[in-house]
Amino acid sequence: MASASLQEAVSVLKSTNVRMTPQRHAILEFLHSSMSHPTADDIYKSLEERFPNMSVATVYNNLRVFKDAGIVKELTYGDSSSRFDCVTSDHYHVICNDCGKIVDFHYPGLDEVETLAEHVTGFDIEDHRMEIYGTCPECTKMSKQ
Amino acid sequence: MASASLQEAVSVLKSTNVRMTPQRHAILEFLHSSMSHPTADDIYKSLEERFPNMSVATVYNNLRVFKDAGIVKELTYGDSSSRFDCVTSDHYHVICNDCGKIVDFHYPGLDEVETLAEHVTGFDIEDHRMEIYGTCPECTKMSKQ
DNA sequence: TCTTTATTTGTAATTCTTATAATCTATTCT
DNA sequence: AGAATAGATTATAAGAATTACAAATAAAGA
Ligand SMILES: [Mn+2]
Ligand SMILES: [Mn+2]
Ligand SMILES: [Zn+2]
Ligand SMILES: [Zn+2]
Repeated sequence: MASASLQEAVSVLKSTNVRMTPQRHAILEFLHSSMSHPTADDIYKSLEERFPNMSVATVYNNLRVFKDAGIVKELTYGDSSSRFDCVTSDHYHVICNDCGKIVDFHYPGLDEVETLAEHVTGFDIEDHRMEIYGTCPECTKMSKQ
Repeated sequence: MASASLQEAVSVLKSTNVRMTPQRHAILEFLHSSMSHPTADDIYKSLEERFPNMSVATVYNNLRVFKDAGIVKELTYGDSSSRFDCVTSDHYHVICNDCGKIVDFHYPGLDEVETLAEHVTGFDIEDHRMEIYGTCPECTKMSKQ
């Protein structure tokens, strides 16, 4: 459940000297309740009713704190703003070219790719990233109408 | 050779109604002579002696023209500025976490990943991107000293 | 050469993100 | 509990990358 891993995230933070504030907890909560890999601005907007005075800097600050603590991953896609994922176990993402939707995709790691890259380039390979792009079922349905 | 594909690129542009200007040719030339996947600013700086009055907007404008014509690919890595690749045939990139160097890496397409993603998510998959990260031989040598 | 229209240039605007300093508050110490 | 400490929040300015815009320029064809 999301609430279980939220509790885990809170205790990870408490184990370092990170204080628990209402804003911080709300950001964590939103991340764990959302499956949509939100942007900093998504988070900011979703909390502006509960925290009318919250600064967008607070969102960014906390996302960095979470990243440093290893409880959140940042997904960077270049052209637009970063997205944040509270699922830190290894997985890939399938992204819709039309609406931008991001869906988790589990696949065994591409070890042989890393091994070959190491042999061919002489690099000491540490990891890789992969995203798969296409059109989601909803957008396909739309375009057929 | 680079000059052969440069000629190709020029004729692709001429086949649409894209005019050949000195600035445009110089940007193309630099892209084809460089193996380093330069940023817009790299290109701009490399040409400021030959074209002291060139605007950085011209570099961006032309990179977009090249992209639209299919003779240049944009590589987006999120945190920093885009890089541009005049090798448009399919290949992957190995990137050094220390110095940022980008090296081409040829590998057969990951068709089975795309197929599985299609089955699992219901997306109509079009393509994917992958980058492999590690430490380049030079940086490894440095750190051992 | 003349005309048309794409292109360049200089600058302002935009977007995303970070830096800064003052204020506030969670936690600790007495 | 009350005060001290140090971390957190806020508001705002600054930064970097990129794009928009309009005026000036120049490529290509007639
Ligand atoms: Mn995910
Ligand atoms: Mn390349
Ligand atoms: Zn979609
Ligand atoms: Zn390196």
